[in-house]
Amino acid sequence: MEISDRTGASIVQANSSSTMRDVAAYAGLSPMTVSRTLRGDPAVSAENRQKVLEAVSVLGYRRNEAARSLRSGRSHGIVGLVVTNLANPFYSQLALGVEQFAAQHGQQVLIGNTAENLDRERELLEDFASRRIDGAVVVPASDDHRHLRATQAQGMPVVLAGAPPRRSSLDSVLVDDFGGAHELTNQLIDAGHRHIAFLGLPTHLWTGAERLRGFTTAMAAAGLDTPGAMVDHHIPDIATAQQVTGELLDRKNPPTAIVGGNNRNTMGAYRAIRQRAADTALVGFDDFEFADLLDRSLTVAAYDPTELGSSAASLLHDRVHMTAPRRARTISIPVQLKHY
Amino acid sequence: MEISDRTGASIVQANSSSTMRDVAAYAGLSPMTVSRTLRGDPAVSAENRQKVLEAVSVLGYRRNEAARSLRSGRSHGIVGLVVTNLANPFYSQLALGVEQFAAQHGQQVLIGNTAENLDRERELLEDFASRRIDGAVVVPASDDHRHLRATQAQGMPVVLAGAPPRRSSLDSVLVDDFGGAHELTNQLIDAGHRHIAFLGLPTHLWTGAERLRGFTTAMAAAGLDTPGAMVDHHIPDIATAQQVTGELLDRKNPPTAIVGGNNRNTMGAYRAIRQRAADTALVGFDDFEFADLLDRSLTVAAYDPTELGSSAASLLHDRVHMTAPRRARTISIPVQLKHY
DNA sequence: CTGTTAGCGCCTTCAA
DNA sequence: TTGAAGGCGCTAACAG
Repeated sequence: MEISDRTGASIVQANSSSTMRDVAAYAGLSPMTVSRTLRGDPAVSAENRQKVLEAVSVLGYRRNEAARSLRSGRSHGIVGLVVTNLANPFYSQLALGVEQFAAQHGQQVLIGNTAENLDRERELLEDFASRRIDGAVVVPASDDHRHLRATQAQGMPVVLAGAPPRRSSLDSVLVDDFGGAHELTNQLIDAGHRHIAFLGLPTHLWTGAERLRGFTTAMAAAGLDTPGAMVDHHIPDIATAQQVTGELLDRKNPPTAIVGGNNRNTMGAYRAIRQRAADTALVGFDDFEFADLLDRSLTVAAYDPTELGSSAASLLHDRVHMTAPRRARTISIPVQLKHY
Repeated sequence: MEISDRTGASIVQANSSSTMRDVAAYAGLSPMTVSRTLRGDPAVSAENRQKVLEAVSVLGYRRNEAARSLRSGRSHGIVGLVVTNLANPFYSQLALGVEQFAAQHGQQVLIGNTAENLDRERELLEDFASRRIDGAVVVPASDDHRHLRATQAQGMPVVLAGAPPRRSSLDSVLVDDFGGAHELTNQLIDAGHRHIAFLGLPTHLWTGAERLRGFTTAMAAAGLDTPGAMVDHHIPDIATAQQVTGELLDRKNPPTAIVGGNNRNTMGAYRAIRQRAADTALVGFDDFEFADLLDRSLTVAAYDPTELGSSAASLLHDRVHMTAPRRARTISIPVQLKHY
């Protein structure tokens, strides 16, 4: 009686809100046989399997993942991704890497943007945890990782992307920021430059600190000075980079070469150099589209953000499926110079 | 007895796998009071509310969303987003728009990338539906929308972004591709150009067809010809656009101006023009970063992809929360010319 | 204001 | 190979 009500008697309409009971009733079998068939359990006769599949097809039935994961305890294939700025091509490529890995493993990606706001980051992780997702890849908004550590301790693994763990032992994927900046600087030194300026990033973030260290280390190794007047690391945007470079170039003793700490700073420097028709040499961290269209040569330290994402997803996958406790791992993404 | 087992007696350890029963036991109350407190139901005494909140805090308890949505039938704030290429800044900005709207409404975003593969698009929608999410914003990979219509018919609303519905009545957000191309072309005509080439997109996609129509309509209105030799719409990438433009410019009677159908085509055209040091005028659809750094003036038809995303999310939100059936709606995103 | 009962859709366990 | 019973964590509906 009830069953015929639920299936709507002969009214066969595709509807995603039908249940296994409906499918079972339509096929004249028990819900368990439907469940087994849909899980690919071999302990179902070919005949019944056929009946089930047809009923599923006719009714447009889709198994309810919420109920599934509730009963089985496990999450069913959702990984979280928290980035600081999705509109930045760097992070969207990283997101693509995570998505590609996830897709290959039958997982979906739940994405959140923090706009570098730590509270929002905490909020997102809280929410992710309440959805019992498998784990999350996080590009941290700050070097405060306490909530990330806590989240992992409560059973939801966290992998850091682009920053090393602080006071915690989380898996992480890092870029060789030091090596890249070191190589960029060495190229200028090898070309004979002695008076080199550096347009850096805020050094309270690991990336900024490492790139600065790469620069100063290379300079020191060549016996060159890095006076404070030639190093800046409070540059928020392209316009500021342009202005700072302008001031450098307008000095009595301007630098003959400039290292951009990221592509925004490099672009700002390029504008200032071009504006003055100076022949200052320019190199910079991060590749960018159309770098080859500029009207002078440029060397950039490039790496693949998509690889960063897929590596992070891979570490996360390993940790989610590990059987025994495992120590934190770190993967380093190589950086190579590209000459335009 | 069982309860004291579950709470681990006096062993109070933060653990996201604790349940309302555990919280209730710790607070000496019933699970219902915990549930009511956590939902913000006013029918809880201040005293008990306090007890509950403290127990939650001590136990590190987090409500299980899967169980919640299973019981209440409704999904709890997940919207899907399907794009064709997340690495394209255009779509990542669109994604940001969706994310921002979702965040303001307490929702999360489940993202999927199709790489313009229709099967993958179908697969993603199947999966989304089985997770009973609220609905999805889709940038369609083709003009086959049957599965999208079916998905909406089965109770999961779909909003199209960047393409109008085909043989279906879905909500959609469109860009004024016709108007933008029309204006771009008119600017060249007003500047005295009579021999204008168009580097278009595949016309089986709505955007490609509309931009071509904008071009030909403007030309026709000025009494100008648009011979097939001056119109191309099989250009897959920048290199091809460069080659095609090169062939145009090397003719006996080359165009004096070119309209790029998107930023890739515009960039390819720019390279060919620059290579030949030609003074061909250039305009194009889509803004792009560093367009101002090119060594000649350029006009682009620009619009805000983030707005496209947030508008789509808004339409979806309305449809998810509508009470009575509502006709399909379309929002048009304005396009404006920017001169570099 | 608080608690009891029942069941969302599925899957684990056990019995046939 | 199949089915019946029971419960995952939560909350609607109904008592008190």
